[in-house]
Amino acid sequence: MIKVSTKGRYGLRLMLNLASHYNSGNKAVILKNVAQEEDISIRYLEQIIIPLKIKKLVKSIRGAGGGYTLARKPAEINVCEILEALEGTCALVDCVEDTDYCDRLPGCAAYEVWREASQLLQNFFKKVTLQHILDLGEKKLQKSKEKGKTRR
Amino acid sequence: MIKVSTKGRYGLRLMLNLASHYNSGNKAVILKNVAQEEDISIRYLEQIIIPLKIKKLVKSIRGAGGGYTLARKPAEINVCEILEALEGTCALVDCVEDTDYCDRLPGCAAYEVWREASQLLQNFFKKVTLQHILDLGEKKLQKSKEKGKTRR
DNA sequence: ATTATTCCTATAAATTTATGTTGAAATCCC
DNA sequence: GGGATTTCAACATAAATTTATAGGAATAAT
Repeated sequence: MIKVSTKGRYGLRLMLNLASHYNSGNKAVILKNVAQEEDISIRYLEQIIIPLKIKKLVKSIRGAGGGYTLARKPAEINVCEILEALEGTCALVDCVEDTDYCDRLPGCAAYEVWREASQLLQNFFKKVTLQHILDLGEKKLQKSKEKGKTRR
Repeated sequence: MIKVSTKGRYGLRLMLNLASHYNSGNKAVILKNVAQEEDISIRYLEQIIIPLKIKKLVKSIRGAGGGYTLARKPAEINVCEILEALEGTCALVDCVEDTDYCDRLPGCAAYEVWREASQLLQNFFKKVTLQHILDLGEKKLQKSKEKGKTRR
């Protein structure tokens, strides 16, 4: 419960992969390579990228030599946008975004908990951009090199 | 994505229902009534309550005149425990709790994001007890009475 | 005995996850 | 220019998981 769906997880990794190429020339990245690098089925990636394209987070170039690129700089795309594109909202329950979703809402005590938690998460995800995550990954890689092969 | 499952949502409401009766004598509550009050299938509630019983969050009394009660005071049961009982963990991705879940972890930048977000959520849910939510609900009810029927 | 309740197991329905098949657009190469 | 190749695009189907319903057995009270 309260698990990020595969679409969310794969979608973020897809975006991170595009982001890592963005800084080195922004040449179009083909899904075949992303699929190999991230070990995700290319067919599934093709489906996942559709909403990202619709929400204008990525641009596509068809045909040979084509592929996908980020539509904006990695520093200008945050995780919340990505999750929203992939699911419509990044709230923990539907009634937080759509107050007509359930008519028990006025007397629902549980709602308050989900709303606060959703707010907390959303604020966090809005602050984190793809660039932030790239930097984090860089640092992580450095650290693991220092420590050598042993990993706690 | 990142939606609370029905088990989590129904499970919390079930526990809140038991909690609201706990303070008025802690008489056993029968699932049939919970089902009616919360408008959830009794058959489904029967399944949902099993892990809550296993984790010793509720006690059951079989036979006529039986039912369920909270095993502890509402102030001593927090939301995190409930969610963990219902799913095993209250992390956003499996790799946060089980580092062997995925062998990409060492180089995975996305992991850091999910880990931080999970921590944030977990801390929040640990702080919120059933009693807190009951109090919140009480306050909400008062407010809605003051305002009359109109609801923003 | 009868009734009310939890408990256990099976199965059906819906949704999410993943694969397969074919078509369309752009480039490459002859 | 035109066929071959590469890539995205669209649609269909299969597999797995979650959500929900169903039937009856076990237990205890009346």
